[in-house]
Amino acid sequence: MAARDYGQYGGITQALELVGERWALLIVRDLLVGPRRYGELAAGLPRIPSNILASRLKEMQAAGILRRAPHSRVIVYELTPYGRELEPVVLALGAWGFKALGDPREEQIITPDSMTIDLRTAFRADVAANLPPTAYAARLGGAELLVRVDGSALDVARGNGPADLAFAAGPGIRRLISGELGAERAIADGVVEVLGGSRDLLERFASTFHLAA
Amino acid sequence: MAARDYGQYGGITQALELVGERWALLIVRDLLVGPRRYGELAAGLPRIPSNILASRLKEMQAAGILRRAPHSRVIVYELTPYGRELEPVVLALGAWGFKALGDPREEQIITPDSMTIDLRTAFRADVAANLPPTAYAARLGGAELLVRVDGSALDVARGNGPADLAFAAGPGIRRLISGELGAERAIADGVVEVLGGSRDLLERFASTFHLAA
DNA sequence: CCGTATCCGCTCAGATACTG
DNA sequence: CAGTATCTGAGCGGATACGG
Repeated sequence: MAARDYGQYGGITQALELVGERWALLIVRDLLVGPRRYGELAAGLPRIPSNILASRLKEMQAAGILRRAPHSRVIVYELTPYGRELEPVVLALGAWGFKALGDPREEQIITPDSMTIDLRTAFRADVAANLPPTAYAARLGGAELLVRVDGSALDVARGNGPADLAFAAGPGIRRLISGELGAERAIADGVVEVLGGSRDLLERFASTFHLAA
Repeated sequence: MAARDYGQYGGITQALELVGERWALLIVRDLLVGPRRYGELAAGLPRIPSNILASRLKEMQAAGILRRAPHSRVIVYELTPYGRELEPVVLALGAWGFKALGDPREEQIITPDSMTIDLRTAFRADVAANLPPTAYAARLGGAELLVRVDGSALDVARGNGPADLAFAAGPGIRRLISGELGAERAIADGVVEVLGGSRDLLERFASTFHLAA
């Protein structure tokens, strides 16, 4: 550790020594969505070697960022309060990275947890506050998400359920969120496919989730 | 690049592919303070190997985060507008890491640039807005900084100058900023040494720069 | 099956020396 | 001063194997 030390005393250096290693913040990202089992983490980080996942979990546990907790007969990993304080970091990073996103490369997948955090990143609480409660059932890449907006509160859950608008989209959803494409145009171009509910609500979705470049 | 790819499509993954490598965010941190020459960057990152510094600069230049710019006969590196948008990320990371700071290890140094960013992190614009303009000359570790607060604006410059309060402190300044130690107590314990001006102003400094655990 | 440990090959980081 | 070149070793990536 001393050999791989940044040799400086300061907030950012300290933070990077705790979560600056490869994969660490991605594990935190997924745990921000909720407690996860080892295998769930591995599934959400498809290219992570199992030994690295095991090491990171141990390191971050030792750093007080996460803990192992028994949850009805199985072990899950969950963030400690201090670990949860990384949320602003992860969201800021996501907002910044989102602007640099191009089209996905062939082998890049979309996981439910990463999409959930991206939606949280793009969520405009101030805009949503003035809108009626709305539920969206979104199929995005490989992820099925039930997105409920109620005032300035956002809840994203995996799976399906009753919704005011159901739609499916590929990674082109990015263009809707960035404002590059309007809702009408997104439907017309086939970027978004409305599966049920009132298609007008896609406009509302786009104004609720927005991250301009 | 494809082999070392995270294999996911999302904002955070993208961000980490651009600035997730070792040392990258520390370079950004220093450039957030101002344009810097190669040698200045190397001096502010004492343990960075020169080849790594050179690689990171090239990578981040290719990613549109920074650029080389001629500045009166010498080349400096400066952030692009997109690179400057990393400021919220760096500040959030600094705020989080600051809370985990313990006492410095023997070989950990304090650089002017890292201290400048840490002060920006701890700056309470809302508190400062209600205070009269104040200039502090602070000697912190190896860094001499002139800190000027005027309303909700903060300016930190290297070097010395006229100030309402001049003081010197070691890394124990952390205890003052975290509220672990009051201003009076910090002076009494020798954590802070007042070199000039009205010692009452240290109280004001502590309320202006505050990051609670 | 879930959670690890253990192999090996390889890339990248770390240290030092060197050049325009 | 501003990098480049080279070597070594640590950590990552990938596969496989092991224990509950």
